[in-house]
Amino acid sequence: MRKVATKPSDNGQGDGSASSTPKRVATIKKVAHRAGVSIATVSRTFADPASVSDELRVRVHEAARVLNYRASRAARTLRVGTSQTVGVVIPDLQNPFFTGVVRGIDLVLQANGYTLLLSNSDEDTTREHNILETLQAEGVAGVIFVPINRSRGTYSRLLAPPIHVVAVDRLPSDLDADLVTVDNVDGTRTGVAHLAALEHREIALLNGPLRHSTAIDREEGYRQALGAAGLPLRPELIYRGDFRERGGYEGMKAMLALRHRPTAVFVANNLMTLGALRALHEAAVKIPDEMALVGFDDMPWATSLNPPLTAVSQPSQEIGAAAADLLLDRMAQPERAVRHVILRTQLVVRASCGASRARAQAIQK
Amino acid sequence: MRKVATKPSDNGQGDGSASSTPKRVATIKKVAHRAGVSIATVSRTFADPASVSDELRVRVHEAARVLNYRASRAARTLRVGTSQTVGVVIPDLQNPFFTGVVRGIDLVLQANGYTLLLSNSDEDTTREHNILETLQAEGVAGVIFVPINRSRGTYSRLLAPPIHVVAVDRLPSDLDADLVTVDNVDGTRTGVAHLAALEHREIALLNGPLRHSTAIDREEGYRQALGAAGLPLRPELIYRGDFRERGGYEGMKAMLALRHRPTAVFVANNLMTLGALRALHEAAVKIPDEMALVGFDDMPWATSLNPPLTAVSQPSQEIGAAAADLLLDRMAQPERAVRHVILRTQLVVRASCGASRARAQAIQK
DNA sequence: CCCGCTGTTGATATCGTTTACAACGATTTA
DNA sequence: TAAATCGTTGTAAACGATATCAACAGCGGG
Repeated sequence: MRKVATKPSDNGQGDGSASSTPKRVATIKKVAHRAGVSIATVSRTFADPASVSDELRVRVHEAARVLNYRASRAARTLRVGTSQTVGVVIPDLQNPFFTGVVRGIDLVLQANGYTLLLSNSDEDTTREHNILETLQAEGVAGVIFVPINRSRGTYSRLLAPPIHVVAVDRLPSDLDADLVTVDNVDGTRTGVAHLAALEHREIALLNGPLRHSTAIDREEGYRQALGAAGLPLRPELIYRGDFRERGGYEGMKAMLALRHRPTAVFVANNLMTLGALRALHEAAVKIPDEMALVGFDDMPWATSLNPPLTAVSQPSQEIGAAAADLLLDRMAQPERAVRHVILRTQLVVRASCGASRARAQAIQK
Repeated sequence: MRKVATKPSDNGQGDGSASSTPKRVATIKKVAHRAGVSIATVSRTFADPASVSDELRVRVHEAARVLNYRASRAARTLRVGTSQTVGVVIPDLQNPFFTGVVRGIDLVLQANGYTLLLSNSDEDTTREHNILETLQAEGVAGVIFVPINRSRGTYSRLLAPPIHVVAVDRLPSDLDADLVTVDNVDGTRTGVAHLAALEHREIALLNGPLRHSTAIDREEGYRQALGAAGLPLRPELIYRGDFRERGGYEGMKAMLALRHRPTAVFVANNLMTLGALRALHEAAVKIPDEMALVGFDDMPWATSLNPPLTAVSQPSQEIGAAAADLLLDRMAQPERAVRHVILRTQLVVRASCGASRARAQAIQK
């Protein structure tokens, strides 16, 4: 199963003493000594360059360069009490939506000199709890997280000041924190309305568990769209599974097993869409002719599908960037009122909804 | 901590200003005071419980519990010189292969009490350089990274002792470090041989840039498979783009534009496969009848494609786990010889290669 | 009675920074 | 001319943990 190749230890590179030398990292004291100044001057050279004379500044820079000096973050953190790191906790590292969010966070925070401490809670309450404890011990300046919302009371205890918090995607159950979401009601309404406009009268919803605010909102959007189109709400057309691939697969199978099959399905999440597609292919159901499909979340692979997927696109990267901005704001002004940023979704029409087919028919008439 | 806007020197006496809430994080000193012992005893209680008497141990634990005490990682790091964090650098946070690797790393390292500092180098040399500098300053115990291999000399300077290093997926250009890869030659050879066995005589390769060792190895595997099947190597059937979606799209378009089109294509990377698929759908080319397809990297969406994708699967999570194991080993035994762990790939046959069609024909005969 | 153990505890130096404060010469102000 | 200001520098005290060392009691053996 696993091949292990052991290369002969080739110490030939360079002098043998190089490897045995305990080569300690350069400290501020060594730089000060080499530049012939006090350590305070070295510190000031980097923290407030204007306050030190030109001559000493160049001497310090030169010494720092030669010694390959980097200030110890640990010492700085200990001294000033707050570190330059931000904890990020997402429930699924493999979900492109969340990684898109992380990317947006990373871009903004890295530009502001912060380092990311990323963790994967895996939708597991215990893991989430442990992670938040670790982040607290690590002395992070702030936390951006997608809450799981299962156990009450932990958020308010672990995410207390001086740690600043921003929630993403879901409303945290226990905490009055800044929040970035997308308008889930509107996004779903638009997607379902699109299907209704294409003459579908039996539109199903494959949804996630209602413990997530996103699931609640998306179901609300579904209801509103149905109502606006004058369509009846058939309870058997609503499926609630988990937000994973399996949920979509099971849900679609349930719909296909119905005596009175829907002609269109709205899937409330990207992983579920994958499962729904698999179920459709297994049953050899033609998309969109026998079943039209619209999914929540646009993904890199959406255009490579056959047919390409019509999707309600969430700007994941911008969501992350907004969350990071919110956090930076709050760290600058801790007393500021709590804010909720709600970004808009966008319906990206491709082929899986049958829009092109419908248009073709309309032209024929 | 006086992180609040009280700028005037409040000299940190602590309990002096009784007005506001006790939002200070509990320190070892407070625990010691509350338990009526010295700070040394508190430290020992957690570091070496056996060395402290039963009575004091319970007193300390009780005090720690009440005060919600968590030892400051920064202080510990400063004192002992090495932190409990490991830096992880990957070139693309949105690529499921790399996130799978991270997941494997996370599982192992978190179980061993380490925290992950994850960064995204974005295949950008400058970013990679900055990230490694940050990790150095952060005092990480080790680094697990996917090297970009562009600028010479930075790895050996930034990843010097006492930082331990493990490379993943690609051979670092400048550094003699532990490494975990997959057998890329063998994986590609198997995939291409599969196509050859299905009677394809014109098999193209959509590859990445040869600066990556993975691209070199995969091209070698392609050559070997062709040679073993007695097929000529037509240079125009080898395309070398980037390892991204665009590369696959351009490459497939180039193949489709050929006067003498190949009947099968091996795509050397998951993102490129996405692009190749998009090109095929746009040109309305039937898979596998007009073009058979096998891709490197199996992905969550592979089974949801139409037709499902035949792929050479890399055990991404195990790769990450192996890398983490290697790092833990090395931190325990720094003088150990450098090791390369090479994991096996697995060919997952689905429909895009035309295997089922070929089998059906064979039965007809 | 002294010596050397063992088991438990406290006092304290230390890690590398930041920062309040003092020191100092040079200049400006009263 | 004395005093106040300014710009620049050094001194030293934190920050919170760990680890070394000494102190001390209790105890058995010589």
